[in-house]
Amino acid sequence: MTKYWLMKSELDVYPWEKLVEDEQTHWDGVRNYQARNIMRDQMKKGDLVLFYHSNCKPPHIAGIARIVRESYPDFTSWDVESKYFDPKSTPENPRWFMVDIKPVRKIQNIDLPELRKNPALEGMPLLMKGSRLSVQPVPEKYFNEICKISGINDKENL
DNA sequence: GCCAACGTTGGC
DNA sequence: GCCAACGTTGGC
Repeated sequence: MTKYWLMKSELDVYPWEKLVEDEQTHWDGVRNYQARNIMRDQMKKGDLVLFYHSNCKPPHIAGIARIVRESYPDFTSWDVESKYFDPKSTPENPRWFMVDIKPVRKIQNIDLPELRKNPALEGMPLLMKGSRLSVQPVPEKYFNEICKISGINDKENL
């Protein structure tokens, strides 16, 4: 059963275009327990991901990606050279996890104000007040609406 | 740059 | 286990 997710990336840190260039990437640096638990416990190979650009004007959904590798320890957490270093995480007892994703399809950017204006998206976690999670679920009805906006008729064939 | 809304830390 | 202080996220 395919599930749907949204992952935020700061535009000037890791944009969609870089993901396309890399062809695949590991989603390192998540240091929030709720987001970690989602990656570690819930994300499955084949799940689809809305790739969201934050910290830009306006923030927007930029493309669709796919989970291609399920959770494994985030090795940057025990790399003292990494800005994501966490002394409490070790290879023997990893505290943080990540998944691998691949770009699937570029969609025309959907700006945050557009998302907010769309009545069909009311209740989408991204749009809830105080929502800060960088990795979050997207209930299917909202994912379907994003597909509709993007002219994707058959999401099974993405 | 501001600040609301969280999360985390650490003293008690 | 409470909660004040501090840190971070991320829209505006």
